[in-house]
Amino acid sequence: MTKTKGEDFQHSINKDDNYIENHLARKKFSRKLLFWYAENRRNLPWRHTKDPYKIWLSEIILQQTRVAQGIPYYQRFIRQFPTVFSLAKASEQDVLRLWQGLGYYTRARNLHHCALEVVENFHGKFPDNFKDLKKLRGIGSYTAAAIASISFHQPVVVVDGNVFRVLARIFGITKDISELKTKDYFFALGNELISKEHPDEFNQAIMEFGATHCLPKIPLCGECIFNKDCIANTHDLQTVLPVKKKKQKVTKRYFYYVIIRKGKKVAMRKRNEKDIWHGLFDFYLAETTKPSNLQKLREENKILKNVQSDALSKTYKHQLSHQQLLAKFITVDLSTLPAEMLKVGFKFYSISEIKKLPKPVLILRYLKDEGILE
DNA sequence: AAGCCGGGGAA
DNA sequence: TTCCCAGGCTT
Repeated sequence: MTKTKGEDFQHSINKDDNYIENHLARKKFSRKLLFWYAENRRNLPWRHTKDPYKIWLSEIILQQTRVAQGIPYYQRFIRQFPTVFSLAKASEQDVLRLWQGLGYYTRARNLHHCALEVVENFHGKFPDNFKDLKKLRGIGSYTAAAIASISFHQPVVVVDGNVFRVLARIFGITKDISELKTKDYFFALGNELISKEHPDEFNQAIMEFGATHCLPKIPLCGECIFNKDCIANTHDLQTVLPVKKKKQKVTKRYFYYVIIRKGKKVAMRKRNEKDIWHGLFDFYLAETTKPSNLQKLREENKILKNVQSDALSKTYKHQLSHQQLLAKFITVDLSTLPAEMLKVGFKFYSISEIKKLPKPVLILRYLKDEGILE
Protein backbone atom coordinates (compact mmCIF):
# COMPACT_ATOMS: atom_id res chain seq x y z
CA MET A 1 0.00 0.00 0.00
CA THR A 2 1.08 3.56 -0.50
CA LYS A 3 1.84 5.24 2.73
CA THR A 4 -0.10 8.36 3.47
CA LYS A 5 2.49 10.51 5.12
CA GLY A 6 2.86 14.05 6.28
CA GLU A 7 1.21 16.48 3.94
CA ASP A 8 -1.86 14.61 2.73
CA PHE A 9 -2.68 13.68 6.23
CA GLN A 10 -2.05 17.10 7.70
CA HIS A 11 -4.42 18.50 5.14
CA SER A 12 -7.23 16.14 6.04
CA ILE A 13 -6.97 17.17 9.67
CA ASN A 14 -6.79 20.89 9.11
CA LYS A 15 -9.75 21.06 6.81
CA ASP A 16 -12.07 19.61 9.41
CA ASP A 17 -12.08 20.84 12.96
CA ASN A 18 -14.60 18.19 13.95
CA TYR A 19 -12.33 15.44 12.81
CA ILE A 20 -12.28 13.82 16.19
CA GLU A 21 -16.06 13.71 16.59
CA ASN A 22 -16.43 12.31 13.11
CA HIS A 23 -14.29 9.33 13.69
CA LEU A 24 -14.62 8.29 17.26
CA ALA A 25 -17.25 9.59 19.60
CA ARG A 26 -15.86 10.38 23.02
CA LYS A 27 -18.16 8.02 24.80
CA LYS A 28 -17.10 5.22 22.55
CA PHE A 29 -13.44 5.94 23.18
CA SER A 30 -13.91 5.99 26.93
CA ARG A 31 -16.03 2.86 26.93
CA LYS A 32 -13.59 0.84 24.86
CA LEU A 33 -10.65 2.04 26.88
CA LEU A 34 -12.23 1.10 30.20
CA PHE A 35 -13.21 -2.25 28.79
CA TRP A 36 -9.64 -2.90 27.74
CA TYR A 37 -8.36 -1.84 31.15
CA ALA A 38 -10.68 -4.18 33.01
CA GLU A 39 -9.09 -7.07 31.19
CA ASN A 40 -5.51 -5.92 31.09
CA ARG A 41 -4.73 -3.98 34.24
CA ARG A 42 -1.58 -4.94 36.09
CA ASN A 43 -1.64 -5.70 39.75
CA LEU A 44 0.46 -2.86 41.15
CA PRO A 45 1.01 -2.03 44.84
CA TRP A 46 -0.64 1.41 44.66
CA ARG A 47 -3.70 0.02 42.90
CA HIS A 48 -5.11 -1.25 46.18
CA THR A 49 -5.61 2.12 47.83
CA LYS A 50 -7.10 5.55 47.39
CA ASP A 51 -5.11 7.04 50.24
CA PRO A 52 -3.87 10.35 48.77
CA TYR A 53 -0.60 9.97 50.65
CA LYS A 54 0.16 6.66 48.98
CA ILE A 55 -1.08 7.78 45.60
CA TRP A 56 1.02 10.93 45.86
CA LEU A 57 4.09 8.94 46.87
CA SER A 58 3.67 6.52 44.02
CA GLU A 59 3.20 9.30 41.48
CA ILE A 60 6.32 11.16 42.59
CA ILE A 61 8.34 7.98 42.40
CA LEU A 62 6.98 7.18 38.95
CA GLN A 63 7.89 10.53 37.43
CA GLN A 64 10.18 9.73 34.52
CA THR A 65 10.65 6.33 36.08
CA ARG A 66 9.56 2.91 34.89
CA VAL A 67 7.05 1.03 37.00
CA ALA A 68 9.35 -1.94 37.54
CA GLN A 69 12.11 0.32 38.82
CA GLY A 70 9.78 2.23 41.13
CA ILE A 71 8.00 -0.66 42.87
CA PRO A 72 10.71 -1.62 45.39
CA TYR A 73 11.19 2.05 46.31
CA TYR A 74 7.46 2.49 46.82
CA GLN A 75 7.34 -0.52 49.12
CA ARG A 76 10.33 0.62 51.16
CA PHE A 77 8.89 4.11 51.57
CA ILE A 78 5.50 2.81 52.64
CA ARG A 79 7.12 0.48 55.13
CA GLN A 80 9.38 3.10 56.63
CA PHE A 81 6.96 6.03 56.33
CA PRO A 82 3.40 4.69 56.52
CA THR A 83 1.86 8.14 56.85
CA VAL A 84 2.57 11.69 55.80
CA PHE A 85 3.30 12.46 59.45
CA SER A 86 6.09 9.92 59.70
CA LEU A 87 7.59 11.20 56.46
CA ALA A 88 7.41 14.79 57.64
CA LYS A 89 9.07 13.81 60.88
CA ALA A 90 12.03 12.24 59.11
CA SER A 91 15.15 14.17 58.24
CA GLU A 92 15.92 15.08 54.67
CA GLN A 93 18.99 12.88 54.90
CA ASP A 94 16.84 9.87 55.75
CA VAL A 95 14.55 10.54 52.81
CA LEU A 96 17.46 10.96 50.45
CA ARG A 97 19.06 7.76 51.66
CA LEU A 98 15.90 5.82 50.95
CA TRP A 99 15.73 7.48 47.54
CA GLN A 100 19.29 6.73 46.56
CA GLY A 101 19.71 4.97 43.25
CA LEU A 102 16.44 6.27 41.84
CA GLY A 103 17.77 9.48 40.30
CA TYR A 104 16.28 12.97 40.01
CA TYR A 105 17.02 13.67 43.65
CA THR A 106 15.17 16.95 43.83
CA ARG A 107 12.10 14.73 43.78
CA ALA A 108 13.16 13.37 47.16
CA ARG A 109 13.84 16.80 48.63
CA ASN A 110 10.52 18.09 47.28
CA LEU A 111 8.80 14.99 48.63
CA HIS A 112 10.02 15.75 52.10
CA HIS A 113 9.22 19.44 51.82
CA CYS A 114 5.73 18.66 50.56
CA ALA A 115 5.09 16.30 53.47
CA LEU A 116 5.96 19.14 55.84
CA GLU A 117 3.63 21.48 53.97
CA VAL A 118 0.74 19.02 54.21
CA VAL A 119 1.31 18.43 57.92
CA GLU A 120 1.83 22.04 58.88
CA ASN A 121 -0.67 23.76 56.58
CA PHE A 122 -3.33 21.11 56.08
CA HIS A 123 -3.27 19.09 59.29
CA GLY A 124 -1.86 16.12 57.37
CA LYS A 125 -4.73 16.05 54.85
CA PHE A 126 -3.88 16.51 51.19
CA PRO A 127 -5.98 19.10 49.36
CA ASP A 128 -8.88 17.39 47.59
CA ASN A 129 -8.73 19.19 44.25
CA PHE A 130 -6.47 19.71 41.24
CA LYS A 131 -5.85 23.41 41.75
CA ASP A 132 -4.75 23.25 45.37
CA LEU A 133 -2.75 20.08 44.94
CA LYS A 134 -0.77 21.75 42.18
CA LYS A 135 0.37 24.46 44.57
CA LEU A 136 2.36 21.97 46.63
CA ARG A 137 6.07 21.51 46.11
CA GLY A 138 6.92 18.90 43.51
CA ILE A 139 3.32 18.51 42.34
CA GLY A 140 2.82 19.65 38.77
CA SER A 141 -0.18 19.29 36.50
CA TYR A 142 0.35 15.59 35.97
CA THR A 143 0.67 14.60 39.60
CA ALA A 144 -2.13 16.94 40.69
CA ALA A 145 -4.46 15.36 38.15
CA ALA A 146 -3.46 11.86 39.19
CA ILE A 147 -4.18 12.47 42.87
CA ALA A 148 -7.33 14.50 42.20
CA SER A 149 -8.79 11.79 40.00
CA ILE A 150 -7.67 8.66 41.84
CA SER A 151 -8.15 9.82 45.41
CA PHE A 152 -10.87 12.43 45.03
CA HIS A 153 -12.75 11.34 41.92
CA GLN A 154 -12.21 14.61 40.08
CA PRO A 155 -12.54 14.40 36.29
CA VAL A 156 -9.13 15.86 35.44
CA VAL A 157 -7.05 14.09 32.85
CA VAL A 158 -3.42 13.20 33.37
CA VAL A 159 -1.14 14.23 30.52
CA ASP A 160 2.04 12.23 30.48
CA GLY A 161 4.15 10.60 27.82
CA ASN A 162 1.64 7.77 27.43
CA VAL A 163 -1.33 10.08 26.98
CA PHE A 164 0.51 12.11 24.36
CA ARG A 165 1.22 8.95 22.44
CA VAL A 166 -2.19 7.29 22.71
CA LEU A 167 -4.26 10.37 21.88
CA ALA A 168 -1.91 11.56 19.14
CA ARG A 169 -2.10 8.20 17.41
CA ILE A 170 -5.78 7.41 17.79
CA PHE A 171 -7.01 10.89 16.88
CA GLY A 172 -4.23 11.70 14.45
CA ILE A 173 -2.94 14.78 16.21
CA THR A 174 0.12 16.17 14.47
CA LYS A 175 0.94 18.95 16.87
CA ASP A 176 4.52 19.02 18.14
CA ILE A 177 4.39 17.70 21.69
CA SER A 178 7.68 19.37 22.55
CA GLU A 179 5.88 22.73 22.39
CA LEU A 180 4.45 23.91 25.68
CA LYS A 181 1.06 24.96 24.31
CA THR A 182 0.52 21.51 22.87
CA LYS A 183 0.15 20.18 26.38
CA ASP A 184 -2.80 22.52 26.85
CA TYR A 185 -4.38 21.08 23.74
CA PHE A 186 -4.05 17.51 24.96
CA PHE A 187 -5.24 18.56 28.39
CA ALA A 188 -8.38 20.04 26.87
CA LEU A 189 -8.95 17.04 24.64
CA GLY A 190 -8.38 14.62 27.48
CA ASN A 191 -10.83 16.46 29.68
CA GLU A 192 -13.43 16.14 26.92
CA LEU A 193 -12.84 12.42 26.71
CA ILE A 194 -12.47 11.52 30.37
CA SER A 195 -15.15 9.41 31.95
CA LYS A 196 -17.08 11.50 34.49
CA GLU A 197 -18.21 8.31 36.18
CA HIS A 198 -14.77 6.77 36.46
CA PRO A 199 -12.08 9.44 36.04
CA ASP A 200 -9.67 7.41 38.14
CA GLU A 201 -10.09 4.32 36.00
CA PHE A 202 -9.90 6.38 32.82
CA ASN A 203 -6.60 7.96 33.76
CA GLN A 204 -4.99 4.74 34.84
CA ALA A 205 -6.41 2.97 31.81
CA ILE A 206 -5.03 5.39 29.25
CA MET A 207 -1.59 5.31 30.86
CA GLU A 208 -1.66 1.55 31.16
CA PHE A 209 -2.69 1.30 27.54
CA GLY A 210 0.24 3.48 26.52
CA ALA A 211 2.69 1.68 28.74
CA THR A 212 1.84 -1.90 27.81
CA HIS A 213 0.02 -1.83 24.47
CA CYS A 214 0.45 1.35 22.45
CA LEU A 215 4.22 1.12 22.77
CA PRO A 216 6.54 3.86 21.50
CA LYS A 217 8.47 1.82 18.95
CA ILE A 218 6.40 -1.25 18.22
CA PRO A 219 2.71 -0.74 19.09
CA LEU A 220 0.63 -3.92 19.14
CA CYS A 221 -1.75 -2.73 16.44
CA GLY A 222 -2.56 -6.23 15.26
CA GLU A 223 -4.41 -7.02 18.46
CA CYS A 224 -5.74 -3.56 19.27
CA ILE A 225 -9.32 -2.69 20.17
CA PHE A 226 -8.93 0.65 18.38
CA ASN A 227 -7.71 -1.04 15.24
CA LYS A 228 -10.16 0.58 12.82
CA ASP A 229 -10.65 3.71 14.91
CA CYS A 230 -6.99 4.64 15.12
CA ILE A 231 -5.69 7.17 12.63
CA ALA A 232 -2.11 6.11 13.15
CA ASN A 233 -2.98 2.51 12.36
CA THR A 234 -5.24 3.14 9.38
CA HIS A 235 -2.77 5.62 7.90
CA ASP A 236 0.38 3.76 8.89
CA LEU A 237 1.61 6.67 11.00
CA GLN A 238 2.68 4.78 14.12
CA THR A 239 6.27 5.87 13.74
CA VAL A 240 5.27 9.47 12.95
CA LEU A 241 2.92 10.06 15.87
CA PRO A 242 3.28 11.61 18.30
CA VAL A 243 5.22 14.32 16.50
CA LYS A 244 8.21 15.39 18.52
CA LYS A 245 10.75 17.78 17.11
CA LYS A 246 14.21 16.34 17.18
CA LYS A 247 15.60 18.87 19.61
CA GLN A 248 18.96 17.70 18.34
CA LYS A 249 21.39 19.58 20.46
CA VAL A 250 23.66 22.00 18.67
CA THR A 251 27.25 21.15 19.48
CA LYS A 252 29.74 23.97 19.62
CA ARG A 253 33.16 23.61 18.08
CA TYR A 254 35.92 26.09 18.70
CA PHE A 255 38.48 26.39 15.94
CA TYR A 256 41.78 28.10 16.63
CA TYR A 257 43.41 28.60 13.30
CA VAL A 258 47.14 29.15 12.93
CA ILE A 259 47.99 30.81 9.68
CA ILE A 260 51.60 29.93 9.01
CA ARG A 261 53.35 32.25 6.58
CA LYS A 262 56.52 31.65 4.65
CA GLY A 263 57.40 34.80 2.77
CA LYS A 264 54.35 35.56 0.70
CA LYS A 265 53.06 32.04 0.88
CA VAL A 266 50.64 30.56 3.40
CA ALA A 267 50.24 26.99 4.63
CA MET A 268 46.94 25.27 3.97
CA ARG A 269 45.73 21.75 4.46
CA LYS A 270 43.08 19.65 2.87
CA ARG A 271 40.41 18.57 5.34
CA ASN A 272 39.62 15.05 6.39
CA GLU A 273 36.67 13.48 4.64
CA LYS A 274 35.10 12.22 7.83
CA ASP A 275 34.29 15.73 8.99
CA ILE A 276 32.59 18.80 7.63
CA TRP A 277 34.13 20.54 4.66
CA HIS A 278 35.71 17.36 3.40
CA GLY A 279 37.94 18.04 0.46
CA LEU A 280 38.11 21.75 1.19
CA PHE A 281 41.19 23.63 2.30
CA ASP A 282 41.73 25.50 5.52
CA PHE A 283 44.56 26.36 7.87
CA TYR A 284 46.33 24.45 10.57
CA LEU A 285 43.81 24.01 13.32
CA ALA A 286 43.62 23.45 17.06
CA GLU A 287 40.08 22.46 18.00
CA THR A 288 38.43 22.46 21.40
CA THR A 289 34.93 21.82 22.68
CA LYS A 290 35.08 24.76 25.03
CA PRO A 291 36.24 28.32 24.52
CA SER A 292 39.94 28.60 25.18
CA ASN A 293 42.70 31.17 25.09
CA LEU A 294 46.27 31.30 23.92
CA GLN A 295 47.57 30.56 27.37
CA LYS A 296 45.72 27.26 27.57
CA LEU A 297 46.26 26.46 23.93
CA ARG A 298 49.99 26.83 24.29
CA GLU A 299 49.96 24.19 26.98
CA GLU A 300 48.07 21.73 24.85
CA ASN A 301 49.22 22.36 21.31
CA LYS A 302 52.69 21.83 19.92
CA ILE A 303 52.41 24.47 17.24
CA LEU A 304 50.91 27.14 19.43
CA LYS A 305 53.39 26.41 22.17
CA ASN A 306 55.99 28.43 20.37
CA VAL A 307 53.79 31.17 19.06
CA GLN A 308 55.05 34.57 20.13
CA SER A 309 52.13 36.66 19.06
CA ASP A 310 49.11 36.96 21.31
CA ALA A 311 46.84 38.57 18.79
CA LEU A 312 43.88 36.34 18.11
CA SER A 313 41.43 37.72 15.61
CA LYS A 314 37.82 38.45 16.39
CA THR A 315 35.51 35.46 16.51
CA TYR A 316 33.98 34.23 13.30
CA LYS A 317 30.78 32.28 13.69
CA HIS A 318 29.19 29.83 11.35
CA GLN A 319 25.92 28.07 12.10
CA LEU A 320 25.13 24.68 10.61
CA SER A 321 22.06 22.56 11.23
CA HIS A 322 23.53 20.62 14.12
CA GLN A 323 26.70 22.44 15.06
CA GLN A 324 27.92 25.95 15.66
CA LEU A 325 31.45 26.80 14.64
CA LEU A 326 33.38 29.56 16.34
CA ALA A 327 36.74 30.38 14.85
CA LYS A 328 39.61 32.64 15.78
CA PHE A 329 42.71 33.22 13.69
CA ILE A 330 46.30 33.96 14.47
CA THR A 331 49.10 34.61 12.04
CA VAL A 332 52.66 33.39 12.66
CA ASP A 333 55.80 33.33 10.56
CA LEU A 334 57.38 29.98 9.84
CA SER A 335 60.76 31.34 10.84
CA THR A 336 59.51 31.82 14.40
CA LEU A 337 58.65 28.16 14.73
CA PRO A 338 61.21 25.61 15.92
CA ALA A 339 62.96 23.38 13.38
CA GLU A 340 60.98 20.30 14.38
CA MET A 341 57.81 21.95 13.27
CA LEU A 342 59.06 21.94 9.72
CA LYS A 343 58.68 18.17 9.70
CA VAL A 344 54.93 18.48 9.95
CA GLY A 345 55.02 18.95 6.21
CA PHE A 346 52.97 22.03 5.60
CA LYS A 347 52.23 22.80 2.05
CA PHE A 348 52.53 26.47 1.14
CA TYR A 349 50.43 28.28 -1.38
CA SER A 350 50.72 31.70 -2.99
CA ILE A 351 47.78 34.08 -2.90
CA SER A 352 46.88 33.31 -6.48
CA GLU A 353 46.96 29.60 -5.73
CA ILE A 354 44.82 30.06 -2.65
CA LYS A 355 42.23 31.81 -4.72
CA LYS A 356 41.79 28.64 -6.70
CA LEU A 357 41.53 26.30 -3.71
CA PRO A 358 38.08 25.37 -2.46
CA LYS A 359 37.64 26.96 0.94
CA PRO A 360 34.96 26.93 3.64
CA VAL A 361 32.98 30.15 3.90
CA LEU A 362 34.48 30.69 7.32
CA ILE A 363 37.94 30.92 5.81
CA LEU A 364 36.65 33.00 2.95
CA ARG A 365 35.14 35.57 5.29
CA TYR A 366 38.34 35.92 7.23
CA LEU A 367 40.51 36.29 4.16
CA LYS A 368 38.21 38.98 2.83
CA ASP A 369 38.21 40.86 6.12
CA GLU A 370 41.98 40.83 6.07
CA GLY A 371 42.05 42.13 2.53
CA ILE A 372 43.89 39.06 1.34
CA LEU A 373 41.08 38.20 -1.00
CA GLU A 374 38.84 40.74 -2.61
C1' DA B 1 11.32 28.52 25.89
C1' DA B 2 15.30 26.10 27.22
C1' DG B 3 18.27 23.76 30.52
C1' DC B 4 18.68 20.61 34.03
C1' DC B 5 18.11 16.55 36.74
C1' DG B 6 19.52 10.41 36.45
C1' DG B 7 19.42 5.56 36.60
C1' DG B 8 17.88 1.78 33.84
C1' DG B 9 15.67 -1.08 30.20
C1' DA B 10 14.93 -1.95 25.38
C1' DA B 11 16.07 -1.85 20.51
C1' DT C 1 24.80 3.90 21.04
C1' DT C 2 20.11 6.16 21.33
C1' DC C 3 15.63 6.71 23.09
C1' DC C 4 12.45 7.25 26.65
C1' DC C 5 10.36 6.47 31.00
C1' DA C 6 3.06 7.39 34.93
C1' DG C 7 7.61 15.45 35.12
C1' DG C 8 8.72 19.56 37.53
C1' DC C 9 11.60 23.44 38.71
C1' DT C 10 14.65 27.23 37.56
C1' DT C 11 16.43 30.78 34.74
